Amino acid sequence: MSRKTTVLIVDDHPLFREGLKFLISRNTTFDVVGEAGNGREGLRLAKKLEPDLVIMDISLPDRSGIDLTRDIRRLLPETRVMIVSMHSKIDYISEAFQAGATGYVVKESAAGRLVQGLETVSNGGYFIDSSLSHKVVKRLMEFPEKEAKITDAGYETLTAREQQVMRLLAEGTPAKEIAERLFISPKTVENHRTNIMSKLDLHSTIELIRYAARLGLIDVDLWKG
Amino acid sequence: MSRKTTVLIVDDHPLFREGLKFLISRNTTFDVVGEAGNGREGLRLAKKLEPDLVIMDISLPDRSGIDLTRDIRRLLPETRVMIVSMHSKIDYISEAFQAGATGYVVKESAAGRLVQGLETVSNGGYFIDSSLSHKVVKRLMEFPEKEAKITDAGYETLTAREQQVMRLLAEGTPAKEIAERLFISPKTVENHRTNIMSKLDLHSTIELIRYAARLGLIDVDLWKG
DNA sequence: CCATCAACTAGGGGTTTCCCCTACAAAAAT
DNA sequence: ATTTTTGTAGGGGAAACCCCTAGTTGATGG
Repeated sequence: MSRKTTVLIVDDHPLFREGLKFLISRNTTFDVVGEAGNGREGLRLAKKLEPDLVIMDISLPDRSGIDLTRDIRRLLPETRVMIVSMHSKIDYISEAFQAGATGYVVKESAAGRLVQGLETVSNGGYFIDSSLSHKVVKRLMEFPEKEAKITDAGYETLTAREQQVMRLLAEGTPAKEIAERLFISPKTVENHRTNIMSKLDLHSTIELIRYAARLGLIDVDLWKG
Repeated sequence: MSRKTTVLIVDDHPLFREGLKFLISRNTTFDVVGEAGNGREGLRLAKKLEPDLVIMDISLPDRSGIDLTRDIRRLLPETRVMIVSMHSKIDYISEAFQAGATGYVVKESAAGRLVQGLETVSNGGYFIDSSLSHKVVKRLMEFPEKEAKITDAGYETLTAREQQVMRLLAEGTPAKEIAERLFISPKTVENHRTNIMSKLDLHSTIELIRYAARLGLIDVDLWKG
């Protein structure tokens, strides 16, 4: 590394900033070039100094550090942001990364870990505090299994054309429109539907949607967005 | 740190193990105390050596490195496992952490990053390769907002009776059956439905189901079971 | 080579459900 | 006291659902 990594600290507690500066000073690769006690000043200094790294508190007096992160990342895509926060809620972490942060540590964590995280982040990596990672991992684990394989006994018995029609039906496409899209008669579409429902033992539109949802044929989760 | 971090390498490619050993040897804090080319041998050595850290490949000749990770973590809770894999699919990453791994890097990543990860993991932290982290963050962001509260602007405007009918409709209950349950005419039920759809600006059954699903009025996830 | 079968196509004709309209009595709000 | 809201009910058209027949194609098999 030819040059030191320039660091901007944004935190409303002067004492915390001092501690941070002392901590960082022990590592010769970092150079604290500025500090700010609120969001407005933070953004101003970021624009002026264009630091390699911003150490950001979430709760600032005038605005959210997450919002500020979003602005800084938009203005300075090369600048990495490490969130240092008291909050350990997973939603904050999600939001922070969503806003463009690439690191997140809690204030209670050990000093060494923060420095390690700063190194990781300044090298372009993501860093998640170990005391948080169980939450992250938990959420990763909780994440619904994607691509629940489309291998239902009944669905397999459908012909290719029938499956094609089925997908469109499940999405709520009217028969008439399906007919237009596939260049066939609406009546043929209805025949396909009849055959599909017969083969799968379904008796109404909603049952068909249920079936399709179970198979992951349609992405029900999209509805929740 | 009073003692070196002992490392066990489990990977079926001898050449890769050699490269890894060389890489690690340049860092004085690590000491490779054993290596294994398959899962069985890996488990045996782990039990015997009780290493601080295991570097684990996912694709082993006899079993999955993720399964092996699970076993090792169960036997030796103090031992950290770093996955080093060719696979970068998010599901693998989820599974790996679920199995008890605390680090995950891809084989294509830079050497320095691996060492950095090993340090993080051996210190009790979690490490996710930066080339992977965008996937992780993406998944974190995709994570569905929990319990989207049942207070949609439109739904509130429905009368009690209408909400009652709405729930039944959303469950796919035919109008006729709803009428029987509520001791009213099927035609009245249809009127309620019409009013509901009008108020909520819905224009088909599937839209009504979508709406209900979004509100959590019906538990779509139940369909998946 | 021809028979057969499965798949895709199209339609007839009926019942049921969906969707929009009007309408009226009772309750509630103004 | 009058207007609005709510719950009730039905008419009518469109779409969905369900039972058929039937022609064309392409693959399979005797």
